[in-house]
Amino acid sequence: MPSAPQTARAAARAELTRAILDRAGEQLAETGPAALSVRAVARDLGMASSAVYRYFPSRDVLLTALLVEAYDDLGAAVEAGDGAARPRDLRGRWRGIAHALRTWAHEHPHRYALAYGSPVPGYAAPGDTVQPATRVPFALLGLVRDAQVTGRTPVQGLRVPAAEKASVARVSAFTTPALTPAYTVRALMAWQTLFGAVSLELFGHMAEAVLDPAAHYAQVVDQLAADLGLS
Amino acid sequence: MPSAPQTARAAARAELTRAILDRAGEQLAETGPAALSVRAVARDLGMASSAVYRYFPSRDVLLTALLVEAYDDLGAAVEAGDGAARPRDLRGRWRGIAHALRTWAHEHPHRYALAYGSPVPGYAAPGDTVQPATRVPFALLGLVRDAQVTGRTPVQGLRVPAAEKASVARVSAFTTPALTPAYTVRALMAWQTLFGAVSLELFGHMAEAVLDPAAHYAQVVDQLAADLGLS
DNA sequence: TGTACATCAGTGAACGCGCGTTCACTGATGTAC
DNA sequence: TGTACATCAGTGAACGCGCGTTCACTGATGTAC
Repeated sequence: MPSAPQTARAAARAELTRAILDRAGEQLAETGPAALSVRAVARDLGMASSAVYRYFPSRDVLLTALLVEAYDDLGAAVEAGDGAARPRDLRGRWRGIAHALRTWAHEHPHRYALAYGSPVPGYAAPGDTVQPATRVPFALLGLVRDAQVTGRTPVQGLRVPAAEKASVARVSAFTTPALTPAYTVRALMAWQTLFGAVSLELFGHMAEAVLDPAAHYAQVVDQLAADLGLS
Repeated sequence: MPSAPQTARAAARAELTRAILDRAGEQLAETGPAALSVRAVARDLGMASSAVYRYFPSRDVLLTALLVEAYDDLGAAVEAGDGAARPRDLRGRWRGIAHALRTWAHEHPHRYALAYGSPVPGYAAPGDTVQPATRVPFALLGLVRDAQVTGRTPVQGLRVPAAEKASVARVSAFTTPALTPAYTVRALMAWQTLFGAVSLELFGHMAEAVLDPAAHYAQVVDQLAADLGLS
């Protein structure tokens, strides 16, 4: 707790702000972001709907707060998964990251859908959401950089044409030292595969096909580790 | 045209059914599936909202029709992409499938979001949607089977433990002859990577990072072809 | 070919509901002297 | 320590809006004889 609220009023404000966010988060699970309702949140908290406007000036601001919180929460979980293995145990860190992502998504399916599902119509995420959204990709890039630094290489990396090198240059340059194009492409692919696997499972496209999604995900994660040259 | 409508009434009915579906599809693009409104569709077509109920008995049935149409439309596009290359040109067929998916998604972002984005809250897709939804995975599995039959193998395939073999057995057995576990896992991964790549791009998570999404996607597709042993 | 009847398409009013946001207000909490 | 004033939280009514669905109805289209 970096700064305790000085006054009773400030404490009450902090508490009610939390309660509104929590209740809105539950609403999300029941109705989806498009139907998130200020009035319903107020009703559930036993207050006048107009009172919520003392805390969030509009429905969109409330949605933004939920979105930022979701990105930060997932980012923290993934970073914790990364940090749970010894720094040199690259495959352990990769598994920690990948499984933290799936676990978090299953624990908070509505928050996951808010962040990574269809965009909410009529809502444009403001700049505040960009930074928290980068935590997951950054964890991944940090790991791949460590792999590269310790002399590993991606498996069976295709030649990367100049156009694609330029296209992903910004990603390559995010780490120090910069990633090779081949590693950048493999890292982006791994990122896409993880989110594809989690989204397809969570949104119900794998139920008919894969009987044990956890076992399957674990296999995918390990194969990706191999493709990234981590194992 | 397998069966021309016999009567003027039947012709009019077919025409208006189409008009409702088309207008509802445009609505989807403007407001998202959660806010799809029977009244708005009727208004745009210049008819009483109650008249729509002569064609679709409820909003959910209308949504289902849109969903089935989306799956079928995408399925047809992907099958066409598959068929555009010579049957033995496995990499060409793979590229055809993969790029048809991305192209279709970009041409119909709202239909893609309806099918592969967040589930619509309060709406459960009925059984009618299952069959059309299988067309894309089936095209992919058919291609991988052809690869296996002609003696190819996936690159750097990890050993597949018994639990995972059982988990994906239903997928493996979809083709004749059945796919090896290693090929089944690689096929599922390729499927997840494609949908992850398309979703992340379409839902705005790559804009900050990748400058030329088409070039990047092409590289991912080719790397997946290599991983599948197609090139 | 003509008539009687059945079917269907489309209307417009109504039911009952929920929404985001504003506004003037009351009463409690905090602050400066 | 006490008082005067400013700030803030919360209320309840209101505005203006849109929604899905039902129902009794009119008039056109189709069908059986």
